[in-house]
Amino acid sequence: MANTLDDVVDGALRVLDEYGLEFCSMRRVAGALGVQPSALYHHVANKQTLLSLMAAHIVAGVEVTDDVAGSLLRLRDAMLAIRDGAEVVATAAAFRLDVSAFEEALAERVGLDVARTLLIYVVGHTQATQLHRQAAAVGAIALDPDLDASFERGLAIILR
Amino acid sequence: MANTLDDVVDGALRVLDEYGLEFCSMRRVAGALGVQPSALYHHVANKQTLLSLMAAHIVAGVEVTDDVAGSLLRLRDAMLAIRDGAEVVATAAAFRLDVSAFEEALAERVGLDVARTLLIYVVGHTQATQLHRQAAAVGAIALDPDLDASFERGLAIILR
DNA sequence: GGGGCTCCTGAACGGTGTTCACCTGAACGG
DNA sequence: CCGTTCAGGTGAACACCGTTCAGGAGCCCC
Repeated sequence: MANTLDDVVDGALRVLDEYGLEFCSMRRVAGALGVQPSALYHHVANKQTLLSLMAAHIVAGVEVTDDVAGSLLRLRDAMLAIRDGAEVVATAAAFRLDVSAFEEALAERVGLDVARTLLIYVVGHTQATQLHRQAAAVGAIALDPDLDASFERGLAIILR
Repeated sequence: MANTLDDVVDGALRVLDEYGLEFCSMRRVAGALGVQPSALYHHVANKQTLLSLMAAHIVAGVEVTDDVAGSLLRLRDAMLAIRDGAEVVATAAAFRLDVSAFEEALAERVGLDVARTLLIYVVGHTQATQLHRQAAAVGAIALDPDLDASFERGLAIILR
């Protein structure tokens, strides 16, 4: 019955995926766990911390292999797999901290400067992609079918 | 006496620079203009629109010349010149719209794919830089003196 | 002098993150 | 078996937030 920190993060990710970042409030997360909002503060110091943990959970499990481009495609997929995932990862000040393991592994293969440039690009492009797709889904704009290819061309430019 | 749209955007930018994005509320902007919060909605449909206008104002005036790297350094400086400027530019969905003039001018010189890659990188790196500097200013972390050089190395990697 | 327009007021609505004193129930050592 | 400890949760409150809405001034123009 008692919730653990993992339960809270999982619940928050479910709320995120269902309602989007804008409506991912502490109250809603608490509601999804059948608990009062104040109970969350037993597991987490504040909302920002929760968001960082969510970001870490999103990028966790993506492993860096010698296929650098492939690894970055998987990172992109992991962020696209959950609603507003890229924004959460980008926003979390943790961007620096959570992805640091990823950055390190990447740096071993391509050097630190290229690794950093790649990560900034991947997160930025994926965030723009997710935003664009959401706007298209609402009918605000026409869906650009070139997004995936565009991503890979940018990757190729940096890896050149 | 009567405020214009420009007054509102200017006031909002002053509040942003003084208090940061987190505390740049409609109520505070209204207060800075000596006006009720509801008065703002005469000039602007909602807060998101105001943020887009602020982003546009931040990047306006940065012109693209044949010195591509220099142009991007100026873009970076323009965002760094105001507190949380990079985040405002990055967040504004307008990123696509406001910077489109910049992107076009850039694309004429380096091609569309490189231009897009560059813009994502410049905004992303600058955002990380601004976040890092703010954390360092508060004493949360040690200031990395390599940020400016790191930016230029990343630029060189893409422009290679 | 009346109509229309711009700008603004003041109050309200339904949210938000966060804090606080207090309660519950299970685990554990004496 | 009792007392303590402690993680987890309650419920109310605080100080905000973005946004809406009916209405009221002041001005220009016909």
